[in-house]
Amino acid sequence: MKNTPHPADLSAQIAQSIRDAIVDGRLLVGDRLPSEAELAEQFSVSRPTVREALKRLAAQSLIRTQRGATGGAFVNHLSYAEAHNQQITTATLLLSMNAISFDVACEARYALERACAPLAARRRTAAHLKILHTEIATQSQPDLSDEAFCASDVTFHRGLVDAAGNPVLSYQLAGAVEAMQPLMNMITFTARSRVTIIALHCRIADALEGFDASSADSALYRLEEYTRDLGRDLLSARA
Amino acid sequence: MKNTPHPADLSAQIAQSIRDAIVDGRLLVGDRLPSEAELAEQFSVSRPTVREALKRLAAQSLIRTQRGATGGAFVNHLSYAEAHNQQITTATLLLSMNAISFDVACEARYALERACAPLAARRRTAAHLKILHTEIATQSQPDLSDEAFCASDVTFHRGLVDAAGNPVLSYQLAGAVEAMQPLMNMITFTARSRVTIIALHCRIADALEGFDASSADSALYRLEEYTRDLGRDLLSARA
DNA sequence: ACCATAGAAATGTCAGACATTTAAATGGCG
DNA sequence: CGCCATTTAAATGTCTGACATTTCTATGGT
Repeated sequence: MKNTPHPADLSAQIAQSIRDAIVDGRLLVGDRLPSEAELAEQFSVSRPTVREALKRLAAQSLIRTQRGATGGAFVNHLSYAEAHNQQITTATLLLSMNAISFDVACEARYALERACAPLAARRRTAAHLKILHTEIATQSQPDLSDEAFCASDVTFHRGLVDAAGNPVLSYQLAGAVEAMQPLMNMITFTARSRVTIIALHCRIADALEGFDASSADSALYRLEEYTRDLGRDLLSARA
Repeated sequence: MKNTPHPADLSAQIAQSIRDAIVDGRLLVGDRLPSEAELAEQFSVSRPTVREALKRLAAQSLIRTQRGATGGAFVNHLSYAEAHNQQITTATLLLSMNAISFDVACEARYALERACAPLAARRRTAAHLKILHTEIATQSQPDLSDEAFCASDVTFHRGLVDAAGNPVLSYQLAGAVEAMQPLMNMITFTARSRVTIIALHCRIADALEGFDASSADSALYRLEEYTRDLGRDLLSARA
């Protein structure tokens, strides 16, 4: 796919070589890599070069290192939490660097959320409902800052996603929702708009409580419309 | 969120410090970072330590480096393609390392795909339809290997996602779909199952051609059911 | 005015040393 | 014999200094 007219750095080559070994299973989770000195000899490079390669892999959570006698670099078990963090970092930067319009981001976010609404309506537990109601209560506090309101909003929607009971979906979506928070934070939430949003959150929570997928979907649709209206107002107010 | 009982490596701290500067806008796309020697002095560490930090950031595509007189480390413009690649790497490893059941992965994938089907039905262009029909033709070749069939399947579904005309959605979903390919590759596609899948692909393409969102959705639902049946057969055949 | 060449600045790489952490081997003592 | 403190070894973490390589810039000659 990508030519290497100027062959990449040695550390990048070595990192790729080890990455390949992990991806196609020659190195399994928990396996210990050779020591830095051994790797340096194997690849015929110096130890600092090997270290740079290892740091690259560590940055992707592919390996973890331990110091001490039985230490070394180990193939990491990539947890949902770690994958999730990487997803957020990448998605946040992608959004902030590519002049994504509020509309496009909003559309993507709610399309994804509506995708898991039917599952959530089927599988939600009492614990999930409790989270939603707690956040609704938080959002109803009149002296809440805009940032705190947004943060609670993220938690609410993450609760909705988690209610779908599919960790793969949660990982994908929570990243998308959280990455949008900086964009959402630009909005000033008036008292009136908060009331509208909270009312829709209530409709969503009620729909889930009643296992009513279509009602949850329509509430999400209304919330999407309303959020995009707020974004439009923000833009026109600036002009 | 995460305690640091043993403070992290210096290189990790420095990487985080620079990452923060990029994320909250103190460093903008295209900006040049100070030279390695200057960074070393600023952070009171040695050059190799700074270099390890920079390699971490490079591994996340946050920066790119150039050699030569006007060279240095520059804040990278994170393109969709780069973000997409990272997404695939992470998602693939996550799926391979966490014993994700075929059912869960399948459910997530089709939930996401169905999320963009309505958008695709509204916005698909002739170019999108052409991609879908091309892949259907490829899949109809009787002497196609299972791997090639899967690859064409991925391209087909990616075309479907792209037809939604939302780059954020494309980035999120294409990663999820491609990450599932290794799981799909375990399936042996009999001639009969191929016929069924291709028929459903045709229904999807026709639905998009006719701007018929609900028909596309039901076809996707059937395809999900069928795919999960194939996965179940695979498991039972092993027992 | 143009081209070749030398210089400067930056990253890329290497070698060797020392510091620190950690677990295991060792030894003494009850 | 068994338990605890100590030593030892192996590994990563960090530093210093040097040299190689790449690439732009400025200088100089024709």
